[in-house]
Amino acid sequence: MTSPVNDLPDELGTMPPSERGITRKTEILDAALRIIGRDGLGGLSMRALAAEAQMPLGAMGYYFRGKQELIAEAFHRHTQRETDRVVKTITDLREGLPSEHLADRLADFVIEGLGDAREQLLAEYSFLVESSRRPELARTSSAWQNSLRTQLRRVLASLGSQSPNTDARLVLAVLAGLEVDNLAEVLQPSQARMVRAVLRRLFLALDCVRTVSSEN
Amino acid sequence: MTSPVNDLPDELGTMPPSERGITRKTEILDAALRIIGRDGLGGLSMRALAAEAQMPLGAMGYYFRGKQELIAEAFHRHTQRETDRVVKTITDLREGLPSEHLADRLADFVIEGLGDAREQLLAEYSFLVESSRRPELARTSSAWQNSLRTQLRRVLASLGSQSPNTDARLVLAVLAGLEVDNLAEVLQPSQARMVRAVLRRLFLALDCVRTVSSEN
DNA sequence: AGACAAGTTGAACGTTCGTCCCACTCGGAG
DNA sequence: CTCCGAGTGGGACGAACGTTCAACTTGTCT
Repeated sequence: MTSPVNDLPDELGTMPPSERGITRKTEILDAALRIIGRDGLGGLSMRALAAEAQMPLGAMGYYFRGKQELIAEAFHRHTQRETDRVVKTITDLREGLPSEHLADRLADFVIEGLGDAREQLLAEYSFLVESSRRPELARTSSAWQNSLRTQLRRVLASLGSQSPNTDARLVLAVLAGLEVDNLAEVLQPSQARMVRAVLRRLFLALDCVRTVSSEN
Repeated sequence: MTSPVNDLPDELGTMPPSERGITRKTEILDAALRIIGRDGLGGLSMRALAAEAQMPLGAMGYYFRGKQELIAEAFHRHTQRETDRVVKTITDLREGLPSEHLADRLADFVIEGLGDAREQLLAEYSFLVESSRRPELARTSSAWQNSLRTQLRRVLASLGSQSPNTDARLVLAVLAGLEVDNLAEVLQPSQARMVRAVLRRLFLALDCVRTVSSEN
């Protein structure tokens, strides 16, 4: 009856849950993310989840109080994994680099999301739409976006941006918009080139503003 | 209010539907759009739809072959209504206008979508996510985006853009991204100001590129 | 008036859903 | 050894689901 494990950032002071319990719980969450990415939130049923995780149906009720809690925790886990990926990408290009390189790296990021990591991206937007109707998901969503913006603001500031906050929001909007506009259909090479062209165009324009206004 | 002609290919060789039949059908579709905007696609059930449209459950089965067909037609109707709204907005600012005005008009468009027309926007993104898994919806979705891009390309070309196609994609990406990034929470005045600032920043940068390169 | 098809309706079908429950396993502490 | 509670698993519950259907009403033409 009692909850078997606590939240993932577990306090070590109390009695730790068994290692197998945590493992099984995260396996369920990963299975949920696979289902949501493949079939959407509408395709996520407790039975389909049990089958995907190769566990009996009763285990779902044991590890999660209900479907809502499961979805919230799955979203939380998704943002954790994505944050790791973004941080790694950002730190790779931390030092002073031409903005063209940054544009191409961001294009790679979008293209990867629309290609190999397409299911994760679909899960992300499924969560996002759901967030607009459920405050607890909205908190996870805005925390995730704040994290992205903070990371990007630093990079843009080091590039010489005079309004790194606005620019970060602008760049993030372009990234999200490129994802959204290519979400419906599988990514063709021509559209991948277009993604690159749009981001190069954006950073060319931003560079231009910076250069001209610094001459004044 | 009611579309004069049924846009679907009339495969019924027997009889054209009566006027009342068309009216009721569109009433069902509008009720479906209200439900999807309020509760998402997951909240759309045949019974909830019948209640929202104030019709008996059997009528749903009479006017639509199944739930999938109903969703597809609702999406189609949504894009029709939105196309009308966009065309009207675009034609309002048809003639040569400062790009700052265009930025503010587009900001108004986004802010309106995130405010008063929030439910329609939520329905739109619900459809968009679903489009990634169902080809027939994807066709409607890409047709809608092509329409938007064509409209915007003309405006940007008249503003002196040298790459109106890329610029149109860039601007559309920013618009979609601003919507997505503010979808999770209700729009605060500070965020409305930020939307305006981001779009002004974008058009300032695009203007800058145009001006500088035309001096060469 | 009669007839026939389109339109309309409430009920019922079988399925699937989320949730709950209880018997069962099993390793470590008394 | 026994005991105990966390972990495990299968089944059953009521509710809600999409869909189907036969009976009924309405309007129109002969």
